[in-house]
Amino acid sequence: MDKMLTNTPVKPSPFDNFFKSAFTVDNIIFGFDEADLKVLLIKRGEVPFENQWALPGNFVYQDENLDAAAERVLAELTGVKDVHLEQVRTFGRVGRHPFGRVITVAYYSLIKISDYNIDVSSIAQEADWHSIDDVKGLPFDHDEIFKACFNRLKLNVKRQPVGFELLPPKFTLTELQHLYEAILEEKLDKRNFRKKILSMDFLIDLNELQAGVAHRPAKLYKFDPERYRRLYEEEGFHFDVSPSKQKKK
Amino acid sequence: MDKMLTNTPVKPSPFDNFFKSAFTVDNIIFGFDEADLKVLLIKRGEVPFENQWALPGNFVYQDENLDAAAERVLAELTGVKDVHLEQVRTFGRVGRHPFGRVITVAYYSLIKISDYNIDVSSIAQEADWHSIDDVKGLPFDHDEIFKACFNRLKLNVKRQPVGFELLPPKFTLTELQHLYEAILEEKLDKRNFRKKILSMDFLIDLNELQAGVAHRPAKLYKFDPERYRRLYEEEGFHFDVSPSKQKKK
DNA sequence: TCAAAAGTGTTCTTATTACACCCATGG
DNA sequence: CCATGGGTGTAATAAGAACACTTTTGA
Repeated sequence: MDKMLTNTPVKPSPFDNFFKSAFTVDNIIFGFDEADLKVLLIKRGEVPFENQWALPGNFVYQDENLDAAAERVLAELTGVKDVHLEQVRTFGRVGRHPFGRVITVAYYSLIKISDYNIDVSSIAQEADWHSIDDVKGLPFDHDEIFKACFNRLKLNVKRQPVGFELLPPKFTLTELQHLYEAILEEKLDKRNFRKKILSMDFLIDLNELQAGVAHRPAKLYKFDPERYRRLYEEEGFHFDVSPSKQKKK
Repeated sequence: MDKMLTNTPVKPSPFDNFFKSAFTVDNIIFGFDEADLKVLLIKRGEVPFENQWALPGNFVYQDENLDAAAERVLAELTGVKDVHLEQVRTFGRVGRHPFGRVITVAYYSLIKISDYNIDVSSIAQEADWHSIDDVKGLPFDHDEIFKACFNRLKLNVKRQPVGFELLPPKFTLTELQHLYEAILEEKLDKRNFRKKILSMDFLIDLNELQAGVAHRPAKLYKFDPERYRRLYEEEGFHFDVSPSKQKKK
């Protein structure tokens, strides 16, 4: 099954007609900066849609796996490397790309803004974080892709403790709560949130306090991935921090 | 955005290199026959892997949307029409197709076997239902695709009342339970299952009984999609028929 | 002393789980 | 009359939701 790694397929000619398409990857990188949820966009330096803000995406090489292409394209366009990208869905409407038939595989990730330096390539003119509320009017079908990925993020965040790596190594429970509120776009109850998070037992109380804040200093915690892994494997538990249903009448 | 619906792209030549790929759709059609869960496979009538059993899939035309291609391919290969296909994921490993770079978008559906006639085209030599336990050793990366889609089915079935259309219009609660057990591959508690399903309030008791069975006849029910829709819209409820966690120690 | 965010428990309600026996029918 | 699957209830436990006041700090 891995015989054909080159560009010289030995296919019967009736199939030639099909080998005229291209595919791209598009990355939806959500970033958190200790307050807001943002998305990484580039100002395109190439046709089509040159000079417009768009999702960082580009063509996949013939001999390149999709996941690898997503990483490469992201790094080339924005300088962001070593992120875990998850495939969301493929968008392939005829006519979505002005150069011909191009389908695009969408990937998303969620990272901590301060951990990464944006480093613009020659292909992109600019790359920068944009507030999620401002993401509209993107070229191609990028608005639709963005929406689909945001929904996926919301789903994932309820099923697993996504997001701890977005906070400083030592964080307060309120910071964690704000992160969840930013992603889920809803307010959470402070006491219930704390009860739930602490009962999950993968946060370690560092017995340290915040310093220099103009209010009562908060305790600092860290995430223990090892304990989390054990819990997850033992029980396949699920993680839901927001109320699952509205109050009736 | 919908300007380019033809095959004559006006693209700058540096991009030509990318337009040498193809894509296919592969369909994973789960079927239920009042007892077992099966998958629809075809015996391929074309290279590559001629004469082998495989998922019904084929190339997407240049001017065809992905969803439409999935429907067309399924109908052409198996005669199965008018099913609701859901996109699952795209598989694009280099070398997964011997003719060149071909990525495939996987779709799945779940249908009632007796509602559809299998009607084999010239492209496929045969098409038939196979027990899900026998699905292995498929060509390409079809084993992997099958697994991914089966997992998606299990997830979906816990989140929404998928599957009522797989039963006769009038069905018994035991039939419904067997369906869930087949999909989830686990036994469910009869009383708890009934309690849960009935409390959801979208089954209508028809006040009719089975006839001709050599045991106490069961009550017949029908699914009320209208009531289901209202519930879903009001509460965004979720539907989980199997225990969500194991008994501890 | 004030503003600002931290921290903390209880009660009510609902959902989940485990579990065993009698019933109606056809053969 | 027996084999087969249909049908039923309860109790114990766990999880979810709603809700308000005191504490600590820096300015």
